[in-house]
Amino acid sequence: MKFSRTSQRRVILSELRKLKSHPTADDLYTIVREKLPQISLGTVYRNLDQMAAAGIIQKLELSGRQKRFDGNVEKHYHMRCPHCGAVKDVENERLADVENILSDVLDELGADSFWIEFTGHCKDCNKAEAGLV
Amino acid sequence: MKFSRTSQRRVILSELRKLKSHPTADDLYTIVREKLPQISLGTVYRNLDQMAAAGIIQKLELSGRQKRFDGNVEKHYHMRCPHCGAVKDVENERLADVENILSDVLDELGADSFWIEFTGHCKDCNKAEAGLV
DNA sequence: CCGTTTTTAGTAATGATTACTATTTTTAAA
DNA sequence: TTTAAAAATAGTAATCATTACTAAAAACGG
Ligand SMILES: [Mn+2]
Ligand SMILES: [Mn+2]
Ligand SMILES: [Zn+2]
Ligand SMILES: [Zn+2]
Repeated sequence: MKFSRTSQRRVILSELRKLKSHPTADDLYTIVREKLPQISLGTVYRNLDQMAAAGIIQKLELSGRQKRFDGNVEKHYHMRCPHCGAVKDVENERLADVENILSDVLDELGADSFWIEFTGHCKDCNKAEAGLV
Repeated sequence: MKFSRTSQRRVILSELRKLKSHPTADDLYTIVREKLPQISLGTVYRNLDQMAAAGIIQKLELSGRQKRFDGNVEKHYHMRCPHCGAVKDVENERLADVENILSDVLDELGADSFWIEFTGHCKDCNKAEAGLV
């Protein structure tokens, strides 16, 4: 019930916070093993889930097969590339208006929360499709 | 490449169209087996995927473990109950405004599409939590 | 009909995640 | 510091949803 301070949890969190790539659990497993070669995949999953439940990190349940994790717990949005699967942060002033409207919609519906996600080709995949790479 | 007319496909589609519950593939498998006891789960998955690819039905890649299917191909939104997992259609006039803004946001981001989903307790689970059931 | 294409049932395989368990580590109190 | 309880771990097994494979059957188009 209470968090212990373990090297596993510390390294998982610090590696996640270094990344802007929204890694999956096994992406992190690969990265963390360079510091802690003995760590098990189950430990990575367990710690990520615990930290997400505690609000220390975010678990992104985007469409697609694997869940992704985000060290940035502020409310923000993501775009997934349908070609390579990359997930990028999205910024746009108008999203504040969307949030305001949806906040009213939540009240009217008696709903608790909303989720928005975008799909679109990332820079690299755009270049590739244009034959530039 | 071309669709053959099979009883399996016909029954899957007609049963899906009767439902407003956004069933999973195995929900439909259970239902369809009453008409076609020999059908296999793989056939249900394959036909649902094919029909979704052809735009005859919708595949909902909501967060959560299983994919769900919708006989209604019009653009509309859904709310998932975090307690029982039920998925219901959502209607609200203000969503048109959200769509308009997001359509501009798509252009500005160079994105292709957006997805919105809501979370909120359904009627039954609200009653249950209020101790009325 | 008849050769070709598509689909099927049944089963095996896959991939992501979760569960189990004996052992180790951490914690907090004595 | 010692120590008993609580939490976490590595390693492994199990689960769940989905996809892949395959030989046989059905649908198609002429
Ligand atoms: Mn992010
Ligand atoms: Mn619907
Ligand atoms: Zn890409
Ligand atoms: Zn409910």
